[in-house]
Amino acid sequence: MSVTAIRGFNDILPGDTEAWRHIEQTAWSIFSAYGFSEIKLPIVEKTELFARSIGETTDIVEKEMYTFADRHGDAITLRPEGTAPAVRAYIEHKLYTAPVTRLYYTGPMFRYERPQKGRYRQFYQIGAEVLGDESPRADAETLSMLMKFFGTLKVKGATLQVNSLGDASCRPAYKKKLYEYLKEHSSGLCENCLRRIETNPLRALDCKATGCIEATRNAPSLVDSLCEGCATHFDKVRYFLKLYGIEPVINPRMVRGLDYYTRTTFEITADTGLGSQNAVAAGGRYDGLVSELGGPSTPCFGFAIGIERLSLLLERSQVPSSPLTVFIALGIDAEKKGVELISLWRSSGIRVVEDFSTGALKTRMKRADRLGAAFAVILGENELAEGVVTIKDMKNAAQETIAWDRVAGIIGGAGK
RNA sequence: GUGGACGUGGCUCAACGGUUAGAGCACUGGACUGUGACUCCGGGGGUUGGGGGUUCGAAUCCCCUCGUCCACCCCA
Repeated sequence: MSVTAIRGFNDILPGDTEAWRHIEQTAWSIFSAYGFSEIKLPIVEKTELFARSIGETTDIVEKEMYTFADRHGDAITLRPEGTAPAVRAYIEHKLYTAPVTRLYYTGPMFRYERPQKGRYRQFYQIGAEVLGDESPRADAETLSMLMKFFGTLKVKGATLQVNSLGDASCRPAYKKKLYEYLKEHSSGLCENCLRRIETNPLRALDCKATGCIEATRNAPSLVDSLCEGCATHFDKVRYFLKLYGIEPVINPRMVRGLDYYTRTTFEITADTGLGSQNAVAAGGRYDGLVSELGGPSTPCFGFAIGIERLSLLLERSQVPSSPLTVFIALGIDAEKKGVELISLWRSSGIRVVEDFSTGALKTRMKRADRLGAAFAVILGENELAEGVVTIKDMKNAAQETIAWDRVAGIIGGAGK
């Protein structure tokens, strides 16, 4: 066996890249209409950045990071998510001098997990962050932007689940309440959750083990334990979502896997046919992260979209594609003229390749067909003499003779 | 990280432990020297994922390993 790609690291091949491009372009045009600007971030960061922001006891930091020593012995990590680097850049470049900063980015993330369909070790996200806005309207508007994005891509069955995790003034108290409850009702808990009681009791709430679901059925509810500020914030987020015509599912048991979230958290699921890999976007508010990483106290809201999962949802028919034209020259004079004509057509936006082979026209037509040509353009001696070209529509076999300067118009017009 | 299913030409899949591992599609040459998709005839292409073992004999049974997929875990 020759050298292959590393497990969990995939090539995205032509045929799939069109859908990816469509997704990224759609995101770009919608996000930019909402005032977001793109930021390009490094793929590798100091390990410490992720350990401090995501949380030492999270699965990501405990067992999923690609961490190496570089040549100087410093611990560096392939980014497992985009928010921490974005926040790091925000602080490092003092972007907080602006009243609000809206950033988006796209690129690969890395997590050492067992690969499955829709879940890879290198996977791609589109992320967006609103930094410096505490208003619940920021949450709601950003969510509505996301829903609009999914709507534009015609994603079926996109549903929004939201929850509030509280903040520094109410979560610790709730955590304690839950901790005590779990201590008393620990009998049915799975092994994992028994450990979580100490490390991160909230996670027991969204454990899928039946014993844990039983045991936590009557556990104190997070939503009921929110402090005044968090409760109103959550109410307002829901109110404004309704204003945008969005009816979210309130899921008080949804707990995110990253420690920095406060108040609003959410997840958008769609019918991916992937079972547990049905989350195509998720995120929430992280009002404490910027200050924890050394910046000024800055309330933020952000999310990430999983491109692989999303691309599985797109029907091929709705991914725009531009038709390919294959040019066939018959004879050396036609070849010469072709050089000039093709360049002209390309300049007017026609996608054209020349078939450089020299066999029988039959064979070359067959090659054109296999190249996926929408049109074959033939320039032979006859055409050359008359200043025309023969255009064949490969779909319906219709064929006509067209003057050179009209070719781009005909093909370009038929393209859409 | 745990449990399971599966790896056979480029693709989809056949082949009871028993000749030279087959078929369809794809590829290629011809019928057909300016017209693809349809038809007909011919041709090439395999270390049966890799390694080891059992056996007179292994694609088939056993072990290891790599990979894909599924469930769990977790997440995008």
